Amino acid sequence: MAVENIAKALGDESRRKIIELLKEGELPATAIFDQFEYAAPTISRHLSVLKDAGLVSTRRNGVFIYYSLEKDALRQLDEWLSPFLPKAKAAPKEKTNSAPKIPKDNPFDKFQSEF
Amino acid sequence: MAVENIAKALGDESRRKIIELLKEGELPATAIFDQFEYAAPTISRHLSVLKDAGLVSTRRNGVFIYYSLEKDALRQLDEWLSPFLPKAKAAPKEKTNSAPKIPKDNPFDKFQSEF
DNA sequence: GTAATAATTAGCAGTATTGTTAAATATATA
DNA sequence: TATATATTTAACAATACTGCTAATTATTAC
Repeated sequence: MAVENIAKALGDESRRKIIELLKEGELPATAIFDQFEYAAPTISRHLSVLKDAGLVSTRRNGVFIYYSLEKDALRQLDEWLSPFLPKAKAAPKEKTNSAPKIPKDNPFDKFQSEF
Repeated sequence: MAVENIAKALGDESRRKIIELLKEGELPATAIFDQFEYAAPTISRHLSVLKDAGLVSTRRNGVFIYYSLEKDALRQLDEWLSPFLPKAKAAPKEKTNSAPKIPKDNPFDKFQSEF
């Protein structure tokens, strides 16, 4: 699934809470419903958004439908993020005032101000 | 800023593209506008969403307003993700009210099916 | 002062999202 | 078959989002 859909799905508090509930393992929809004040159909639709984004999968066991986390989707988002993040968190941000570095052939060079 | 706002801000293709444009360094708004087919005010509002989410910051230099990436915001999202991902290079961030720790006498245990 | 450029804000329309309740579907069991 | 439970789908209202154009603000140069 696209990173966009994954990020968008995570941009809702209820859906992030669902993801956290599923961290320890699969749960039937009912158990998830019970953790919210919202009506069941509301959460059901949140679950379907998560499923469409590839963040959860389902299996039926009798009358229950178990939801579980698809960590690969979270990993995809993490992989989109990682190129932006310095290797280790070893170097704490040092409030740099230095000019941002731009590659030599950067088409935006002309915009780099001189201070 | 909240992880929710960060995720929500990244859940839009134009905004993710802006983030990628800023990866190499700061850019004035005009340079960003030029990379899109959308009208400048549209992109301007996207920039303000990113700024509200803490993903970018600005500085004025003359008539230009330079936007730059705030990697700390991306790192916050990354830290929310890390505990879900196996090879956790996770920060030992143990911030209390984040993920609902499910205790050993897990109230959901009864939902764990036997296969 | 006026003019030019950079950027944001205001107001509006179309669409998407999120919540609701009621109805429908699927399964298990008496 | 009928009934009960689990879950989703349908239909709807309220709100949020995204795009546009036009107007406004900020800065620089003349």
